[in-house]
Amino acid sequence: MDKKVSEKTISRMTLYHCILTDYIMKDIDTISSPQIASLLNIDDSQVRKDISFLNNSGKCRVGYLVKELKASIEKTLGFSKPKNAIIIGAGNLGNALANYSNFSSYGLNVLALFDTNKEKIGTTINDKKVYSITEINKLTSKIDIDMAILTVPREYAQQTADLLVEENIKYIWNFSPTVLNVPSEVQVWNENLMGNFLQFAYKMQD
Amino acid sequence: MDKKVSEKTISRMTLYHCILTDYIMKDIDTISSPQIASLLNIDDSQVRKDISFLNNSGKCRVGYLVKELKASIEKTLGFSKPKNAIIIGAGNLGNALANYSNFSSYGLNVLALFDTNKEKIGTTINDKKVYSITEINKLTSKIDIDMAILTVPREYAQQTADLLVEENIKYIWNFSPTVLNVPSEVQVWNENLMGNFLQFAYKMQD
DNA sequence: TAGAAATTGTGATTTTTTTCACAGTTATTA
DNA sequence: TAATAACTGTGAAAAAAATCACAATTTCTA
Repeated sequence: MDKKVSEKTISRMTLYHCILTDYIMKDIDTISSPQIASLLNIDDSQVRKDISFLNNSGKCRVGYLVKELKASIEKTLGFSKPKNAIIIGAGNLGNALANYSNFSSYGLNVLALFDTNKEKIGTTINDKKVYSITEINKLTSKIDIDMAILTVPREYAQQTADLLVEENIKYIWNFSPTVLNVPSEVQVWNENLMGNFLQFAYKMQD
Repeated sequence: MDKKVSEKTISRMTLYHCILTDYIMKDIDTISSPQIASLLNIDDSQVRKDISFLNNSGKCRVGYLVKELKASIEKTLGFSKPKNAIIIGAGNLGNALANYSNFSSYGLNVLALFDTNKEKIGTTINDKKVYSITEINKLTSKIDIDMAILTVPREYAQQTADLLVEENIKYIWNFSPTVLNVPSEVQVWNENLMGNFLQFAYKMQD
C-alpha cells in the first residue's frame, strides 16, 4: 500500500470519478482542476493536491487526461480487487440494491440475499437467490464473503449484526438507522439515509 | 438561527440521535459521553464539545438525560419544520424511498413520484401517486415543494435536474451517481452510494 | 515571434477540527 | 463522613485540512 490517503481525499476522489465518467460519455479528453473544482464548489488547489496522491501528472495550460486520471483513481480506490457481498434483508431497499446493476462494474459482487420472510425465501431478485437467514452458514462456510450489506429494520439490526459477527464477517455496510455494537475487529460503514437527510435539512434552514 | 454548527458536528449529531433512539427503545434513561464515544470509536471530549452547542447540560457522574438530549438534537437539526418532497424516478430506489415510512417522522413528507415510464404512471406506491414527469408543473404551481429526490438513471440525471431548476426547486437530494451542474442558488446533496461503497472498499484494503 | 493567458505543482500560511488535560461536581462506598 | 471514582465542561495544545501564493510551463493570439 502506498502512502495513506485521508478519508476526506478519498471521498472527494469518488466525486472526481463520477465527473470523469460523465466526461468520457461526452467524449471529452481533458479536464482541468478549476473545471472539477467549480462543479463541486471547492478550491482548485484542493483538487490538485488530491490528485497529487495519485501517480498522475497533468499538463500545464491543458489539464489532465480524463481516461488516465480515471484509471489512476480506480487504482487507488482498489477497483481491481472484486469483493463478494451478501444482502441481509430482502425488503424494498435490499431489493433496490440487488437490482443495482452498477455494483459489479465497481467490483462489488452480490452473491445472494437472506431474509426471514417465508414468502420471499426461494424467490430470485436480479438472478440472486433469497435464502433463509438460518442458512447463512451454508454459504459462509463455502465461500469467502467480504462484506454484508445490512438492510433489515432497525429493531432487528443488532441481533442480525451479532449473527454476522459469529459468521466471521468483518465488514458491514449498514443501511439500518442504528449504530451497531460490534467487536473492534469488525468494521461498520453507516449509510444512515435518515441522518443524511437531516444533515441536508440543516443546510436548508439558512 | 443560533451559532453556526459545523457540518462535521451535525453529522455526528445524527449518529448520536440514532443511539438515543435505541436507548429509548431499551428504556434507558441516561447516557454518558464515554458511552456514546465508545459506540462510535471517537473521543469522549468530542462528544461533549458537540453537545455543548445544544442548550443542554449533563450531570456529573451521571451523564445526560436521554430524552432531553434527543429533543435538543431534534431542535437543532430542525425536525420541527416539515419539508415537502417529490421523488423523481419510480424505479427500484425511488420505490424503496417512497416506502420508507420513517421519513415522515423525521419531517420529510413525500407527496408524489414522477416518472417517464407509461406503465408506472397512474400507479400508487405507498399511497403516493406516480405522475408523468411532464405534469410536474401542475404540482409545483400549486404546492410549495422544498426538495426533489432524484433517483433517475445517470444518463437522465442532468436533464432532469435542469427541469427541476426551471420549476424553481432549490434543493436536490441526488441519488444518481453523477455530479449535477446547477446554478449556485440551487443546493445539491449527493448521496452517491457507489462512491460510499468505494470509500468503504478503500478502508478494506488495509 | 513576443506577450498574454491558463494551467500545474507545491511550499507556506491560515483555518478548522480534534485531542489533551484538568478543575469542578456529584454519587458511591468503605 | 471522608475518600474515591465517574462524570461534565472547557480552555490550551496539537493535528489535520484547506487555502493562498507563486514559480514554472505551455498554449494561444496578435
